[in-house]
Amino acid sequence: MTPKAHFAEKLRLAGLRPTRQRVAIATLLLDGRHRHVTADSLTEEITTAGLHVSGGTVYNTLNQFTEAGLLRRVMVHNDYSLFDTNTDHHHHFYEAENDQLVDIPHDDVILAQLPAAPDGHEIKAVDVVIHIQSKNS
Amino acid sequence: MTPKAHFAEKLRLAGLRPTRQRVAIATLLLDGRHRHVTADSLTEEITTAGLHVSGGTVYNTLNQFTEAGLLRRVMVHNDYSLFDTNTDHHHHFYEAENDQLVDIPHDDVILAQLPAAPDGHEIKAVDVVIHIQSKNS
DNA sequence: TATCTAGTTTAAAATCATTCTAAAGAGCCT
DNA sequence: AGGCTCTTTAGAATGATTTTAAACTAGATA
Repeated sequence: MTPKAHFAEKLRLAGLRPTRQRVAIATLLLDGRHRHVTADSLTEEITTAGLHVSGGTVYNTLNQFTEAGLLRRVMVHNDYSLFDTNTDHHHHFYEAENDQLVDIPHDDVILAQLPAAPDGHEIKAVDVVIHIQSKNS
Repeated sequence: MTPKAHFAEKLRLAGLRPTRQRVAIATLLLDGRHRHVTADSLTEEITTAGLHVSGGTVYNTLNQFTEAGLLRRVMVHNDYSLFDTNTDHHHHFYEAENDQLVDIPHDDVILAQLPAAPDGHEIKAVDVVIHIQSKNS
């Protein structure tokens, strides 16, 4: 199976019509590498690859991929959105000084006790963000 | 001590000149009640109290109070900023459907193990956000 | 393969929270 | 009171993201 067909299939399974743009973005983002992208950094990457996808579509695609569970949105600030290509359950270090986000392996954080969800609700996800700063500051 | 003098003193201790606007906002927010506000909801509150503080000042004050440790910024989405009047260490439930944020008492979450901070860094804070959703959805 | 239609993409305009600006105002020290 | 600095103000500017309406395309059908 060609890579293109592979990603097209992946998109179809996610309920997304495999358009040229979505396949291009999937090829760049869903290759198994774990990283964090913004709409902006992704656009740059697309350009570097010699392609072009309009800004609106980059945003739409990022949102659709997230909705479909192919990406994970990470909340560390509200200047702009960060998307994590690692959808496995894991947590993050966040260094505000450099706006730097680093993955923490899942097993490095142990939540020994969680509260029960409020009545009529259930827990969907637990996000842990550990804010760090350089020692000499 | 009048309430006004009380908050003026509190601001002075925080290194903030107790202006009419800052005292007004402190009176509304720093009365010990625990709640979450946005620049918008705070402006509404100020208006309801029969006062007026310009938009820019509301934002500046919220940032200054946060900087001074009188408020805590909570990151749950990037549509707008949320400020928590509870600066004690505690975590949150977040229900995306209704953009609803609920405090979790500190002791209800037990982190049995945390990773070491990367070299040259130290842990400043640990934020846990438990995403919840209604069961019948 | 030609055709159709719903779903997509596009560039540009619109939105909206937040920040910036330059001028007017207010603490506070002497 | 005088004066210096910090604040506030209204409005303009910024910038990420969403919306728009028109042009396009994937995929189903004939």
